[in-house]
Amino acid sequence: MNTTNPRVRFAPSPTGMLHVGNARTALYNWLFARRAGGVFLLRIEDTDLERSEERYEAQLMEDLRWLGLDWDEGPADADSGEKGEFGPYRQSERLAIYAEHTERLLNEGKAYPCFCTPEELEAERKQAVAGHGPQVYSGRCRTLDQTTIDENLAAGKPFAVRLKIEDHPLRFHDLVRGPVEFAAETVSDPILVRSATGGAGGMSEGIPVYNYVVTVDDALMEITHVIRGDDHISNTPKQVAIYEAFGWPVPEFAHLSTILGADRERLSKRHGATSISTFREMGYLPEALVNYLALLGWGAEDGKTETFTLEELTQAFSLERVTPSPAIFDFDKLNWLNRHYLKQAEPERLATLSWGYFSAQMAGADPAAVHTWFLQLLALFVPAVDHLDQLPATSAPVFGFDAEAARANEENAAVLAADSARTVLSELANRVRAHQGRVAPEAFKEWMNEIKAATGVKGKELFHPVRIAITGAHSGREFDKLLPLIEDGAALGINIPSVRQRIERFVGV
RNA sequence: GGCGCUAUCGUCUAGGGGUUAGGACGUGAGAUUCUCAAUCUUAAAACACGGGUUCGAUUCCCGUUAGCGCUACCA
Repeated sequence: MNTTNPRVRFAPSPTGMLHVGNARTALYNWLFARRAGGVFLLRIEDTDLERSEERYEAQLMEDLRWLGLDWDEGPADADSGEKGEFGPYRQSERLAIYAEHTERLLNEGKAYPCFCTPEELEAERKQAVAGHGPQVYSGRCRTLDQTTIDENLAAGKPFAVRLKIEDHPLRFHDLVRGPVEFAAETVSDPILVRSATGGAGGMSEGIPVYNYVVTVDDALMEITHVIRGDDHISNTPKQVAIYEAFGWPVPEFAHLSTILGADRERLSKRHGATSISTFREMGYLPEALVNYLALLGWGAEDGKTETFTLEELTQAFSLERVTPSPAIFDFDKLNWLNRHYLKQAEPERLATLSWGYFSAQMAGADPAAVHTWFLQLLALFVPAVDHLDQLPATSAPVFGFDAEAARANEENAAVLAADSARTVLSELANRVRAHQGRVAPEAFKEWMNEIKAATGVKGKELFHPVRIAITGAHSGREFDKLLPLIEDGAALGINIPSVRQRIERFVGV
C-alpha cells in the first residue's frame, strides 16, 4: 500500500440532499488527503437506479463546493469536465468494468451462480430466526454440480452471482477502532450481481450490488484509505473477501461514528435542519459548519482549541484523534460558532448574504441607494442573531410600528401601568409637540436627560416606556444606534415610520 | 435472534494505573451597558454497573446493562 501518497474518496449516492453526517465524512476525507498531500476524489454511487437523481448529484457538488471541499478527481458536471485518470467516476458508467470482473471471478471459481428465488431465501431466513441461529445464506447453490448449472442456464432460470466466502476469519484494520475480526461463519456468501428475471426486478435487473462495486472501484481507483460511516463496519468483511478473491491489497479503513439527534436516535429531519443546503439557506456560514463538523468526533491535540479555519484544520487533523463513539448534534454549539464567524465576517459579505432575506421589507428599494444604510442595519443587528435568516424578525422594530399591538402586549402593559411611565411619556409628548420636524438623535438624547432631571425617573423605568413608544418592545438594540437608523431609513423612502410618527401614534399627540 | 461497534459533566471532548479528572457549548450568579443580547469574572456539573489484574483502577481484562449499526438480489 502506498502510504506516502494516499488516495481517498467520498462516495455518496445521489438519492437525496447532502446530510451533515455525509458532509462530515467528506470533510474528514478531504482533511486527511490535504494533510497528507494525497488525492481526494469524488465518486458517484448511482447503482440504485430507482432512487438516484441527477438533480441530487448537482446539488451534492454545489454543497461540497460551498463548504470549500474541492476534489482532485471526479465526474464532469456543469462547472467542469471529468478530472482524473481513474474514471469514469459514476458507477452507472462503469457497468462494463464490473461485468468483466464478474466474469473473471466466475471463471476462477471464486463466485457462482445462485438460482435460489427470493421466496426460498425468505423461508431460510425465517427458519434461522426461529432456530436462534445466525441469518446466513445456506450456500445451497454453492455446491451445485456443473450439469445442474448448465441445465438451469439452458432453461433460462434467472440467477444471481454470489461470492464464495473462504473459511477463515475476515480481518481488517480500522484507524479509529483498531483491529476488527469477523468469524467466517457469520458472513454469508454475498450477492455480487442481481439476477435478471426479465423485468420482474425492475430497473435493477442484472446490476451489481453496492458491496461489490464499491470494492472493485476502490481497488481500481487505488484507494489507500477508506474513510466512511460506521454503518459500513458490518459490510467490511464482505468487502475484504472480495479484495482477497481478486488478490488485491486490502486498504486501511476508518469508520466514523454516527451523528445522533438530541434523543440519541440517528439524526434526521425530525430533529430540525440536517441538509447542508438548509443550513446555507438559514444563513449559517460555511466556515462555521465546517468548524463544527470537524469538532464533532475529533479534537485538537491540546484538548482546548475550538475555532479552526479550514487551513488550520488541515494542519491539525489526524484520523488517530477521531473518536469512535457516536456524537449528538448540538445546535447550540453550532450557533455559538456561527456567531463567532459572523462577528469576523466582512460587512460587504454579510450584505450580500443577507439581502435576500429582506425582499419584503426592501421591496421597491434601489439596492445601491440603500446600501450604506443596509450596512448600518447589519452592523447593529447581525451581532444579535445566531444565523442570518433571523435578521428580518430581529430587526422588525425598525421597519414598522404598531401602536395598538405595543399597548396590548402583556409585558408592555405591566411597564406602562406604572405612574412613572405615564409621567415620562407625557413629558416626552410635550417635547415632541413643541418640536418641529425630524427628531434628531442629539435632540432626543437631550430630551431624555431633561426628562430624567424633571421627573427623577431613571434607568429601566425611564427607558422602557420610551422604548415601547418607539419600537413596540421594552428591550432591543442600543438607542443611540437604533434612532439614527430609524431616522435615516425613514428619510430614504423605504416604508419606515419616523421617530416622530411613532411617538405621535403611541401617545396620541 | 445472530454478529459487530460504542460507553468521562446535560452536550462535544481532553486525559490516563496514583490528577484538585482539563477545555468548550449550554445553565446559574456577579460586573457592565437604558433594556435584552454581547462581553468579562465566577459557580454548579462527569469517569454506566459488577467482577477481576494490581500496593493502587476512571484508565488494563472479562462480564452485565444501555444505545446504535448490519443481519436485502438498498446504498
